[in-house]
Amino acid sequence: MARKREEEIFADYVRRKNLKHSVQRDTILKIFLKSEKHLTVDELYQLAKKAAPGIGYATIYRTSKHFCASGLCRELKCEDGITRYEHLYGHSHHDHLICTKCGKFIEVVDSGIEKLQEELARKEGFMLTKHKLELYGLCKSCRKK
Amino acid sequence: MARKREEEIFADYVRRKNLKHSVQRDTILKIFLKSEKHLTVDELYQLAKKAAPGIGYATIYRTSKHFCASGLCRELKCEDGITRYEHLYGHSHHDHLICTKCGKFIEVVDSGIEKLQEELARKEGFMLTKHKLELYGLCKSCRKK
DNA sequence: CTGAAATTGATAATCAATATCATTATGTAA
DNA sequence: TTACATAATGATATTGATTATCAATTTCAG
Repeated sequence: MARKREEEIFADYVRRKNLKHSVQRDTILKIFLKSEKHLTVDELYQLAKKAAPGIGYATIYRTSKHFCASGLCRELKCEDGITRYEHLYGHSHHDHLICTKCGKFIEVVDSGIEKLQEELARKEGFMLTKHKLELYGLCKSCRKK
Repeated sequence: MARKREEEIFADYVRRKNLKHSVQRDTILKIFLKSEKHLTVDELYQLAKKAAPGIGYATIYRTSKHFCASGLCRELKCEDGITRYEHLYGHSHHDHLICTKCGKFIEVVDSGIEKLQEELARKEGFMLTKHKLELYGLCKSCRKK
């Protein structure tokens, strides 16, 4: 299954970089893989602390950076200024619908939008490397309340 | 001309909020209006210091907040984590093409993209309040170098 | 088993942004 | 014009997120 594959990706990265294996990293990786949410550093920390009480905040930061470097995840900096990590493996490019009330993230794709973006860039002579599209609003359940 | 209009908008705001007039604010406003760039707080500060040597960093922050509250400008939080302020008066909604090399900001609009965003949101039951689209890449002159 | 090197956790440092506070500037009412 | 209530300023402290430092611990190849 996918989780296995992701563990391999990270193991490869550790090997490639001549890093060493560690219990804490395993713990954090398991937690990260189990959650399909866009976790904040603090959420990761709170979860990790349950599994490994002595774990330090700095380890979460360091490990998240490694996850990103290995291609497993990506930092997401949103309007609220809080960094979140989102899964990359098995997730093709997508944008986000973000509920400003409950904080829910929905991943969306629209090939039409992608195409128009490319055109826009071409018109200005830009060579696009990446883009960021965030749609803020109220989600289905929050707008009813 | 437009600058005059913007000064009026801010004066109205000051009156409405029962604030007081101040020399420093005038200075910062003039600098902000003169520049069509997306200034960072630090850039604003450096420019203001030339015109009013004793000016404090905190005053720049406070004043920028007032500009935003008055509707003159808007905070822009980008990937690099640095906040920039952009003009709002006379600038209808737009997105940004951002050069990752020289830092240039180009304002763009595409009604097609806007429409597709609305559709996307509707499909998910979202009520959109705002969105953010940033296209990162190399601008025409930077890609030649 | 041993030692070189990576990892950890605690803590200090950094950086942007905000809050505090004594002093100064502003504007209105007398 | 003066007096006074209050807003604004500048210096500085504080916060909150993130990164750097460092001694102690863990990992792993030989």
